[in-house]
Amino acid sequence: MKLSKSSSVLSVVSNVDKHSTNTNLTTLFNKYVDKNNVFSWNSVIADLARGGDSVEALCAFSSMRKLSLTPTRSTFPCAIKSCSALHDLHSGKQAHQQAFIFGFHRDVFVSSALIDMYSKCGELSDARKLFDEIPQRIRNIVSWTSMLTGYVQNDNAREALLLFKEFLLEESECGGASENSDNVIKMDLEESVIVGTSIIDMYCKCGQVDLARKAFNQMKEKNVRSWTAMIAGYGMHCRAREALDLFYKMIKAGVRPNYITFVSVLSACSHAGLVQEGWHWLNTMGHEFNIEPGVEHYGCMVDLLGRAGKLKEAYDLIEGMKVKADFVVWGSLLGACRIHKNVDLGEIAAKKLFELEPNNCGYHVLLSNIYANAGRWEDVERTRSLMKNRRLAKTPGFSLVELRGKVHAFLVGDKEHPQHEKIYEYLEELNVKLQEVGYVTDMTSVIHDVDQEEKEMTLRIHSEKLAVAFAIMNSVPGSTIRIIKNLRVCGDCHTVIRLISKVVDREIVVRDSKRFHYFKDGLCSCGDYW
DNA sequence: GTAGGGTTAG
Repeated sequence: MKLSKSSSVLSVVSNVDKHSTNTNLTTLFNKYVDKNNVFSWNSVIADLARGGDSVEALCAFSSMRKLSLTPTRSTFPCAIKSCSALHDLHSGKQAHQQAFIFGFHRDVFVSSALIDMYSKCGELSDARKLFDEIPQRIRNIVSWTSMLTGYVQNDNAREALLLFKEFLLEESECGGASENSDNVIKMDLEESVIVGTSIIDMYCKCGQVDLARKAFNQMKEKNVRSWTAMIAGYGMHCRAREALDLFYKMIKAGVRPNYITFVSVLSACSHAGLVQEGWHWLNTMGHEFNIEPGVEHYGCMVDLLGRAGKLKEAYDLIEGMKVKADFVVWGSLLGACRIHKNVDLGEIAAKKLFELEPNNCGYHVLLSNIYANAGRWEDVERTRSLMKNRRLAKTPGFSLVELRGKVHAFLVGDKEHPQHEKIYEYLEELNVKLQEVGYVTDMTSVIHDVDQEEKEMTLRIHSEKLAVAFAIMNSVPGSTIRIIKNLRVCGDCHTVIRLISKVVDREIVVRDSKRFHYFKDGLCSCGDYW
């Protein structure tokens, strides 16, 4: 029995007893023969939920209810957990209602499970309401973690950190810290692997890949996820050689790579243009490691071939795939068509993307850029009016830079920042210096058909340039500048920042939406390959 | 019986 994630399980299982052919369920029924015993049902539901058979777990829950057995408090956490796993809000609400009817909704296990369920279904305010309703004396580490994770998984890091501070405060008030006066938390081995892996990931995503490696080396116990996090970290920093070296080391150490490990390996290859290496792993992962390439692996391979300019090969790969191409696959091809200025394949990819993701404005912008680059202004206009008709707004680019513990944000063409006049003046100064070292404005990222001067103005105010100028003006000479940008850095900004690093003799690290660029002495770690 | 780490396109 396979259901799509969005379908509501509890409402479609009314005939489960007649139609269920599921072997797991049948086996479990045979194992727990007493159908009239609620504890038998609890065990069945728990076993299925723990084993990841969420649909079956909910079927069992539903069957049990139809026998008019009265659920106990332990019936609900597993049933609700299954709703979480399926992101099935409808069934989750039904389970919530029933827990309420039987008076178990105040149980801390039930409320923690409900917080998780509402969060996973994107209903954060409902989750928070439940969290706030848990009396302090019974609120435990799992309730806190469920709520924290809810914020994190819904991209609300700010709320997560605020809540974490609240947690620390409550801990110290309740004497949690006095028992651990050294603030030492005792972890078991499994917990330490989870924390270690998170630390690796955190350092990698903050641009400190060497600190990540240090943490990795210090971990006594590692598992496949720890290795994969480190491999992926090298990949996003364009250090493909180290990513692959670590991958070989991992195999040698007897750790079996999994599906995601291969995504990370192929992604590392694509950031460095290692076409041969990429083909090798795509072709051998199936028979050597028993992991058949899935849509994510093809996505990386299309990206790899596309960036390397092998657009036809990339397109042929998509056409020959056993799995259905998704938006990542077509998005990779479209991105490659922008880099290598291929209008025809770009149109094919865009057409697919408009079907798959009709509300994503990014693809319209990309296609429009491809047209602009080819001087096809009528097509540019057509694409832009299509966007307008569908009320799709271009995502505004912004950049963040941290200075003495405070984060400064810049929008495209920002005129809000208190120092914006000085910043623009300084950018003018820099521009003169850049032209002295041979810089010519790159126009390919401008989608409007306007005169030369206006084009240059449009480019000059991209948020990353503002952030870089601001950071240079306000930081100690020689210190490293770190920028975070929400979109990909454009070709012109990449060139400008590269040259700025030479002119002002600064290291500049830019993390764009997916990866890192290290600018130093007029060069970038990506070797201008991205 | 509840929670917690790694991946791909723009």
